[in-house]
Amino acid sequence: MDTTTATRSIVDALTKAIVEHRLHPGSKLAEQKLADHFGVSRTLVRQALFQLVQKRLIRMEPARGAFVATPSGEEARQVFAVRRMLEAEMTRNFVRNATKTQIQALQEHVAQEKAAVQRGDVAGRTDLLGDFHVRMAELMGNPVLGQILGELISRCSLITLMYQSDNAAEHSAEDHAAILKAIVAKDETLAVQ
Amino acid sequence: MDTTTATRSIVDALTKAIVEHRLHPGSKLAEQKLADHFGVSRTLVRQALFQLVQKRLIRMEPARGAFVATPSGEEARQVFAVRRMLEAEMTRNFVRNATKTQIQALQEHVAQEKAAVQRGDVAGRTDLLGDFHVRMAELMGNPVLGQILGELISRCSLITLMYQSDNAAEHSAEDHAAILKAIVAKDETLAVQ
DNA sequence: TCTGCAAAAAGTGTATACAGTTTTTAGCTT
DNA sequence: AAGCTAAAAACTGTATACACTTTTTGCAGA
Repeated sequence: MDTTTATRSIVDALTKAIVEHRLHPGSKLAEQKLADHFGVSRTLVRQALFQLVQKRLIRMEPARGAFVATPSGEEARQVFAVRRMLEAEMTRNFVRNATKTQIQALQEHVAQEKAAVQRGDVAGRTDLLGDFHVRMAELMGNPVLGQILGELISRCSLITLMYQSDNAAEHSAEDHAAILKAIVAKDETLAVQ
Repeated sequence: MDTTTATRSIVDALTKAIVEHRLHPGSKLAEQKLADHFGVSRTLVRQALFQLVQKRLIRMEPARGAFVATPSGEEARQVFAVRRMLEAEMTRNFVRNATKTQIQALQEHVAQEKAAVQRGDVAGRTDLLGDFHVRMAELMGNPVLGQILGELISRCSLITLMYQSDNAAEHSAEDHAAILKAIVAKDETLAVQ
């Protein structure tokens, strides 16, 4: 297994654990424990941890170790603001240029969201809700945007579970449906809203 | 020196070298050579390289090593599109909410840009031009946005020097001046443009 | 019982060692 | 001289070793 893949899989596993809050904000990530858990040496765990620092999902304190991030309310506000900005501007562009096929693809996505919400599939629901805008980015032929949004979203997930109850999820699904209606109607300002 | 600082300084040095194209796209980054150059072990160099991969400034090929990134034209287009989107939406918000003091701070920045361009200070000019929007983000009370923009900009720098001649720099300074005029006039659409 | 302190344990930060892979080199054949 | 092959060198990927720091533990004294 090449390095990229090895550390990558650790990064992914930890990211997932944090986003799904199996690892709580503030909890310690001991290197040897993780190494044992993943069956590798501390070297690889360390590389993974550094990448997670860059993704702002954990923080490292000198000589004290790594901890799941605990973003401040202020930072939370900012991260959400950026996400909103990016999504707003993207939606604007999408409304202008979207083809029927692309709109249809999004409609299908929303349908999946609704299904997940209705059958109480929490994990799937969270994934799908986050993916809504990522999917939109890809449909616009801009996976780079999709990836950046994805990073923002995982950061948001961590924040959400710190500051918000999760009952907002059903609303999101409705919101996405509303956005789509506005897109179909070519109503730019409404969709952005 | 704590780890964060040690690898960080390597990351910063390499980032600077790449953005200022003292390291050309495609060139190999041998770990031992870098380790010798920075006077540390390969371990730390490696950590730095992984962070640069995440910043998309280099790529790593399994068992073959690290190379300065050579983004495709398609990717370049996408990165620029994201940057434009973010800056557009930010400018929109700025126009709406900017105070006089904030506008003044930006005007000062543009003045500095002009000075750098006129005295032929290439390095300073590049820094300042990139910082224009970062500064705006900070003035809006959103350093998170500033940081994300900063990352996008360093990525753009690498791309620019691959695909563009650098004579566009003088235009940028003029553009920023024009944006500011529009902001003063509260002309949202013009500023965004 | 609580506080303070010293020894021990655990943990981080960096360097080095080693196995496996790729690249280079040198020699041999045609 | 050009091309092929095998040995050597260089390099990457991972684990381990070791110094130093922080945390925990255990115990003596108040």
